[in-house]
Amino acid sequence: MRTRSNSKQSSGKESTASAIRDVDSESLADMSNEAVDKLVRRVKGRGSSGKKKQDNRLQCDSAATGENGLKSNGKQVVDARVTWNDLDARGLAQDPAANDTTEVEGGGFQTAFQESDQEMDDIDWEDGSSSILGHVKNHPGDGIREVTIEFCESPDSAKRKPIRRATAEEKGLAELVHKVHLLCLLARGRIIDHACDDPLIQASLLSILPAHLSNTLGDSKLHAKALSPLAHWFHNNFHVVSSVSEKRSFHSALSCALETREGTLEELAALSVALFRALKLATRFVSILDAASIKPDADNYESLNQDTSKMHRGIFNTSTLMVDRPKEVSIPPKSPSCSEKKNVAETSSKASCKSKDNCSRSKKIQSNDSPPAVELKDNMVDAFPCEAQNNTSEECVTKKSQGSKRKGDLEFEMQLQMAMSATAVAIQSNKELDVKESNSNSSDVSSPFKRIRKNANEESSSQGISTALGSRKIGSPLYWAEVYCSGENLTGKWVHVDAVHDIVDGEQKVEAAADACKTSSRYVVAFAGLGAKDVTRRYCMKWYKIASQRVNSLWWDAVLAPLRELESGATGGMAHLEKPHADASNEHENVVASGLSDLPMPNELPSNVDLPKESGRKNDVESSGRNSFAATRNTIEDMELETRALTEPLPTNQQAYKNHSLYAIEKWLTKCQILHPKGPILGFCSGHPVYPRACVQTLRTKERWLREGMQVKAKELPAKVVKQSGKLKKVQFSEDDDYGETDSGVVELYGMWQLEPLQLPHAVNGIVPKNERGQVDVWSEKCLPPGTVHLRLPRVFYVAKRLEIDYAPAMVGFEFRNGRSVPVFDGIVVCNEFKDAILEAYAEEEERRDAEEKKRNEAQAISRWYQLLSSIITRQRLNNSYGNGLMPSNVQNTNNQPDVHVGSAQPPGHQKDAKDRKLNAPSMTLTDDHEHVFLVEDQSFDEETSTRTKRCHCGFSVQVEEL
DNA sequence: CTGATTTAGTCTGCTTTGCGATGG
DNA sequence: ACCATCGCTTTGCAGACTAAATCA
Repeated sequence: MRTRSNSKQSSGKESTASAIRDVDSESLADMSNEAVDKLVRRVKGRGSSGKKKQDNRLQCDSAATGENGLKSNGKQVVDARVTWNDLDARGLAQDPAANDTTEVEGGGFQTAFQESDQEMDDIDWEDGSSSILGHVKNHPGDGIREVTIEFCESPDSAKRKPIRRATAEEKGLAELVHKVHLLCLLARGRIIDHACDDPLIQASLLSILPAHLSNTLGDSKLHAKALSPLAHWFHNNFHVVSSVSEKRSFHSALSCALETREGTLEELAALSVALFRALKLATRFVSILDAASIKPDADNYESLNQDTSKMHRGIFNTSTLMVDRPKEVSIPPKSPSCSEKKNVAETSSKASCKSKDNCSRSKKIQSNDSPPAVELKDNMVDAFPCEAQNNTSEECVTKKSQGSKRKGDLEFEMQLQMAMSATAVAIQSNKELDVKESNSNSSDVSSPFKRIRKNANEESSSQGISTALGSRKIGSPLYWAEVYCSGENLTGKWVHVDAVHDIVDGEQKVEAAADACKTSSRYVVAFAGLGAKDVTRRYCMKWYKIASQRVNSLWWDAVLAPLRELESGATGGMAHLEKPHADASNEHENVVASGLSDLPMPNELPSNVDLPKESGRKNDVESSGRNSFAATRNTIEDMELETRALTEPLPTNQQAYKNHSLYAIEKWLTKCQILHPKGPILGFCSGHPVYPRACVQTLRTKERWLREGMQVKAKELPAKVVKQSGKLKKVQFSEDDDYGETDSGVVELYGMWQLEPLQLPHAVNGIVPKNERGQVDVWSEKCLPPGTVHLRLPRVFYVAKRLEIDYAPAMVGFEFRNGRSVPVFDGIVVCNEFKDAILEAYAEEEERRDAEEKKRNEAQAISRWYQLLSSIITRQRLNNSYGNGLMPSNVQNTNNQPDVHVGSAQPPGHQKDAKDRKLNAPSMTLTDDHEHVFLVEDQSFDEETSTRTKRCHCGFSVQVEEL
């Protein structure tokens, strides 16, 4: 690329652009325009991601520093560019579009793979500089007429240009998508939870569980420690594999996973839940609902931009990272993958490369990101060759034997998958159901170019999470179990058990691990008994970080409300009180118990399978006595979560206090907010005292409070005085000019504590108290003077006027019309005592009005009929007198002879038949000369519809509606 | 690298009580 | 001459909010 630029520059100097223009000026101009347009479009299309802007800046920088001897002279740089176009125009590169494609292919598929970052920048510069190209003019220098393109915009403005923010519509859409996604994930969670209750699966799990493990749980008080051996056993016996492409129900997938002892993270987590439930432990299936972002840009734009614009040049140098690992990816390129990633993933990647000595080791680290437990358990990996390679590619690394595709096929597959993942992001709203799986398998939609952050948390880094090198959300904890341990915490508590990763009671680690994998733990939901409960508080310590990413809590609570009931019923709640009804919430427990006890046990089952039978019975016995206990279990958990909500640690950064639900810093209050009372101080953040959010009061003007039906107490001084907006100031200044007062530019604000209920003057002697404009401002019912009533009826003022009752127009608000706000009136305000009289009179008046209107309408209708028929008659007369031979035959036929029905002056109703006949049955008159005669005795009259049917002896009939 | 601050762009909510021309 | 009706150009701006850029 660089050499091309150089040669272009030199050859450009030699070439005489004038000659080109002379020969082919049209095409050159066209081509230039086209090329510039195309590039501008491309740049515009790049969207607004930070990465992009960085690129653009780099481009500008490289232009400024002037690589290739173009010494920081914009013009020279541009010259090079233009002469290239000249060359192109001469056919060295057929057309501007061809430039693009050459660049893309060369840079993307081969060059980018081998060349350095610098050269990549070079390519970018070639692209980007055009985006800020302006008009074309002659270059004054060199005595050669060259085409020169100058910057008509400053680099700054060009840099800012791509910033585009989401519109309200996009935000709304994103929120909808988010909600739908959440619902789908909830549904998915319920499906999994239900599958975990399957008695066959539970029995099978028990059958393979060593006897000594099931016996360890005999204690009445269960401790978290007791679960460790189980988790350990599970971890050692079940292996995570990449997604199974087969489409099948989750239940059958679970069976399959059980049979093969390997499955997706989701399936294995479900199996662990089933195992615990089989052991009669109160167990929930817990999942992070990693829904699409509620903000429009977070996922969409980023992924879209990066996927679409970077795809062409970035696929192959990172494909091993990004794609859902076909089996033999990692076989040949060991060192290349290492060096390659150094380029791509920059420093952090380098660090991890360095830290690992042998290549196979580093390969393992890079090609995927193992969850913490996996790294911890490296030793065990050796012991169990195929296990603990939890993540997809890791698994694949070990399974080199599978298949052997040609490199081309492989690349094609990768490309296909990239395209599909990009598409999946683009139409996020359509992929809800698949998301969870894709997350669990490998959510590889994010760009590998994304700078990788180092682990935020030393805990996770010490455990060796490889921080989702080049991609995110891989290895993130998404599913686990919660087992209720009665022996914990005096009162008992739900204990986090991630058997897949062999972690017990690691609730504090979840957030860090998820963070490290760029998964937000916005929604952590526990499923049981087809119900669900939001337990995010247990796993999320920094609520303020996720609060804005969560959906409106009212909506979320409403969605979860029925599910919570089911859940609390299943994990031991009030629902047990109605046990005889066997409602849906505890039905599954019965199913489990009965299913297990009815299950014909194979002979080879270990002795421990007797346990469920017993405990099944015990469970039934217990359940009646468990009610009170179970109810408190839920309330205790609720209290625990609530306590966490109220005792969130103080954030360390100031901005977190801006919208924090618990704490506030005076600095971040808005103009209309104040601290009252100003205390207690809960702590300090960078020197600023932190107050409870409850101390923040909203201030309003007197007038504003009036609308709320409140008035400021006497002798209250404004709590805060702020400057008034310019527009108002002008108005007031003009009014106050004479006085020269200085206090006109301020607004006095009062707080809630300075108010009392509005006390308006009472209505006396049937007189409505009015304001200075002779009206009553009815912002709400509270604004009505005592003893008055608001009648919102149209034209009611007329009645009041007629009855000579005192009233005031009710102004209910303002609306903007013709550029100014005009008051909106709706009804009147009258004293209570006149209400009935007015309503009665109004009803009468309206009745009379309706009758009048009806009468008027009828009269109008008759008059219009008369006019119409008169005009027809006139027309006919004219035709008879002057229209012979000029009229179409069909009209002639009917009109030639004096028509007894129409021609004679008759009342409108009787004349209509002729018209109707003409309008309704033109074909009759068209075809023959027969003149219909409607005899009176052949007529019939329908009273209901007022329709008269007239019949001619020829069989023709016509219906006439009579008025 | 992180957090604070600045900058810039978008959205939302507040504002708040005609008037001249024309035709009947 | 008077009165009722019609149509007019249409907010426009401040501040909140958000995200990127920049600074420390």
